[in-house]
Amino acid sequence: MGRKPCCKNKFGMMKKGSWTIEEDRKLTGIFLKYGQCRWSDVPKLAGLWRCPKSCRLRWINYLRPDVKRGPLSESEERVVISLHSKLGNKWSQIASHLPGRTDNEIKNIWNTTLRKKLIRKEIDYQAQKSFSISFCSSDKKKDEFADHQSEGNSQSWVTSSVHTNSSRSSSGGDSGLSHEFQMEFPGLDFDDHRVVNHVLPTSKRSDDDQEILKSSPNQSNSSEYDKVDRNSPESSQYLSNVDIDWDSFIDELDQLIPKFSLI
DNA sequence: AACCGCTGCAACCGCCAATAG
DNA sequence: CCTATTGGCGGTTGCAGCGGT
Repeated sequence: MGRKPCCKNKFGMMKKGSWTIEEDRKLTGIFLKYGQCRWSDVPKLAGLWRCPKSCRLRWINYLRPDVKRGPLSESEERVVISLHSKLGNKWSQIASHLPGRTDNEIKNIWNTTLRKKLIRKEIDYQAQKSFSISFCSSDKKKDEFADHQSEGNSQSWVTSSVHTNSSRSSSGGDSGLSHEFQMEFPGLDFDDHRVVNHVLPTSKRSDDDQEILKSSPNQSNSSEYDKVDRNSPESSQYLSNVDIDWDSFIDELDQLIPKFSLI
């Protein structure tokens, strides 16, 4: 489509474009008759003027009996997002975790629906981040913190806040954040080392963060985040404090400031 | 009704690794 | 070991359908 053809036979061009019902029937017939065979033989056996790659793609992405069609379920979306964060654009590997889904389908869904959803969430997050920073300086925050403290979840709330402000890949290091939070929350010990060592995963540390760790020789150089066995039940609470759940966080802030509305 | 822009998706392309000869 | 072939993967394109004006 719009590019030079990749396949020719001795008579000239192979057929391109959308597959017809008749072509689908011929291709399916080959698999019913012979089972899996060499893709290079398929067009000839099926009597199709298509290149082997085209046949393979049509079979894998559309005709294969176990192909699941339709939109992704919520759980499937979560799996895709989670795996993409770990694997990147390894669509075939991601698809292998979703029975009936193809790499092409996952790729399409990611490039259309999911990426937009995440961009929207990022916008939400940036708005939240700006709000959070200005919020730090208000007296009202101290009151809200006191409420959280009395409910016994102040550490979690502050850790979330620190992590929010520490997710700064685009804005560079800011070792003043711990100071800012310590000033705001005098009841908690949040020096730079603790912020870096206990909150930031190793992969998110900047050079400045590494220097902070070096300056505290008695401390391990690996993050508590990285030490957690994520499969253990005990880890879920810890990780929930570190891997911020945006929906919960936004809900939390919505409760704090009812007038604050998200984009 | 006609046009236009947007979206979703099927299909193509080039590249690369594995395998065969 | 070298070369050709094959299969698989990820990026990209173009079309069809839909909604808004």
